[in-house]
Amino acid sequence: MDPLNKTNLADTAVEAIRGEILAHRWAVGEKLPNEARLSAMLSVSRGTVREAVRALVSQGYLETRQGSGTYVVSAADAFRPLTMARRAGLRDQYEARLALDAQAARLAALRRTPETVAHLRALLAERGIYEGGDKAGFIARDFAFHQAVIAASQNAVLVGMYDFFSTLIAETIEASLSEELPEPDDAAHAAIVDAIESGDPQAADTAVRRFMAPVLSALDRMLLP
Amino acid sequence: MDPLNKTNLADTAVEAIRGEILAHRWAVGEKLPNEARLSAMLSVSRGTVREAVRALVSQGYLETRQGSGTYVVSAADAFRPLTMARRAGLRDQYEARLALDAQAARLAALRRTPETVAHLRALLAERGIYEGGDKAGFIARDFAFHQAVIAASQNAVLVGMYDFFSTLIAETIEASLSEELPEPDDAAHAAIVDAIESGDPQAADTAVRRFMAPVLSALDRMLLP
DNA sequence: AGTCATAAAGTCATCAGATGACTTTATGAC
DNA sequence: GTCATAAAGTCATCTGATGACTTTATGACT
Repeated sequence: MDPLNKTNLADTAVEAIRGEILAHRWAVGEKLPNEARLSAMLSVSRGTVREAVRALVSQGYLETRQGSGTYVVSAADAFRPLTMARRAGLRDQYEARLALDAQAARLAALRRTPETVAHLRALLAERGIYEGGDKAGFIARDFAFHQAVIAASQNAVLVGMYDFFSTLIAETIEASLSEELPEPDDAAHAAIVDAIESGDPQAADTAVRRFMAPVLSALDRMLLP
Repeated sequence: MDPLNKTNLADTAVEAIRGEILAHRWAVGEKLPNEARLSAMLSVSRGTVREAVRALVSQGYLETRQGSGTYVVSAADAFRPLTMARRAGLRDQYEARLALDAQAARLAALRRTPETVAHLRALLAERGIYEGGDKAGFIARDFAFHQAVIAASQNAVLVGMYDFFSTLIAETIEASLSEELPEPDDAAHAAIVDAIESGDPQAADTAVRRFMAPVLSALDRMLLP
């Protein structure tokens, strides 16, 4: 569980400044008070103000121009969805990834070529069946296959987001329930390729959902005791 | 266009540290060198190191524990999907949003309550039909409806990402073709609510895809001359 | 030997002051 | 009125110091 946020001054300052921006008391394009003034307003040192400003710059709210000042550039945080995703539960993360996965399979079916299908089959053969031994290697080969399915969608956004969620989910699993979610078998993998080859987006979507269903219900059982 | 990044030390430090993390030279869970050591390694002052660390904390890569040290909490690259999404074409953005939309509708159907359904119907009635006049207001009401559908999925990740893509798509449209994509009518909207109310995830998914299909094919016509 | 309170060391959090680099504005000569 | 130059304002960075918190080592006591 999340321990309550231990206040530290810089974060408090971040929240204070962000609040002003979101409340439109400092409008987009406007210049913030200078560091010394902010430091006085917030009753913290200049160094702390700089840390807070740096965080807000990295989140896309502010921009600093040396010699000129600090300006509001946006009232919408680009990182917010992804930070939310990080903090979210495993279940939510899986559901989001499933959305990307299913859509990618649909597009892959629509945009398939004999070459990509052959490539997928090759990767699947290479992946083989796990019989103990080099687990890391097997996971890597399995991941390569799934990545190839996403790549076959020819959609850059899906590719990028899928990578992000894959990493995130792997980390979450490692951190919490270190073990055993069901691993779909070879047939389930092959079904996806078959559906893509058939060119039927609905079938591809269904194959992916069937593929993931056991994992999701296993998650349900673990999360709802 | 983006002017090239003027180097400033703190950002350079951010990139250096982020690089180590993404290359897994500092693994997840591992402790970073202390501030003094990092400062020496990067040849910058401790204050600058702190600014860099603060930025990476706010991006979800690091976590600092007073008295203990600074730890890597995630190696998932949040930058890549964001920049890819920004640079991607409108078509890719729409496809990604559709994936989220359809999945959210599925979950909304599974997790519906009489209250949420009633709320959706109320929003839809409020939205009304556009007959000229207050366009901004109509768009806002339309957006509120779609957001409510996503919210009904009770999935924080989908909610966050949907917002992100909505904003992104709005910006892209504004920037490139400021012109007219078809706007689905009231019946198409109502079909989504009906499907959610029925509790059938497949039907909800289909309703959303039917809803978006005209937009996507219009895009196709615009993009493939 | 084992346990536990306490001291010591390590580390982040924050502050204060100072200098450099860059931008904006004011000045004044032409 | 224009334009080079000086002055003021502001962020960028460094240095050094103190406090707060965590982890580890110490040593007395049972």
